[in-house]
Amino acid sequence: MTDLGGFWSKPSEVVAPALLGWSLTHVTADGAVRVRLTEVEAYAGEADPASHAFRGTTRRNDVMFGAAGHLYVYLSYGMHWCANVVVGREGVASAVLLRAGRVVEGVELARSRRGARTADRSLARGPACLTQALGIGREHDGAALLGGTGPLTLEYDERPPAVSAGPRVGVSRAAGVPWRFWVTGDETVSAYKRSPRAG
DNA sequence: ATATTGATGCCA
DNA sequence: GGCATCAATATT
Repeated sequence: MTDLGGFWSKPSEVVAPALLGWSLTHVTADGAVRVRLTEVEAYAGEADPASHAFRGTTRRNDVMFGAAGHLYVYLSYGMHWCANVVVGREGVASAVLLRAGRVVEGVELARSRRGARTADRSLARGPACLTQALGIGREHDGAALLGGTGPLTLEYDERPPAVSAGPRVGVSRAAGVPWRFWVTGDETVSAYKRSPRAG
């Protein structure tokens, strides 16, 4: 992994759209699953009321304040794991939520994790589906993605044909900030749902 | 539309 | 300690 001129230390809303077309691979004893990202959201930490880090550092969001290129995993609604890539400078909380992707390797392994009747396009369609398909859980919180030393690897795959931007999903505050980015027209992008509180 | 599910954070 | 909140999904 090259440095790309401080790419990872840039603000999350700059890194987020550039991550589309990258892939995240998880290698386990069962094999490898690789997901090419098709949908992400940027979260900016203390300046962003929608961010977990809005109120400063806590035990849960600790890794958001850490070095870029690590995984921040949290439990959503008491049942789903969601994964973020930490970006920005150390000490500044910012992260990119991985919302959806296309399984490009290990489709059958991913299907065994998601259920035998799951259609290909739905294997990693939605943030919790994506972590399920990859087999990511709390044990991966804080895992390094760029060193090539652990089971998880984030790498450049291919540039998407076109990228769209819009408001983030399910966010009640700052609902007008267009920090959701997705590959235009891709069938693996999750259905848009505005927050019920967004007015 | 609604049930599910549990860690977290804030107030006491 | 107790209670409201939550970057969601699956099912009706």
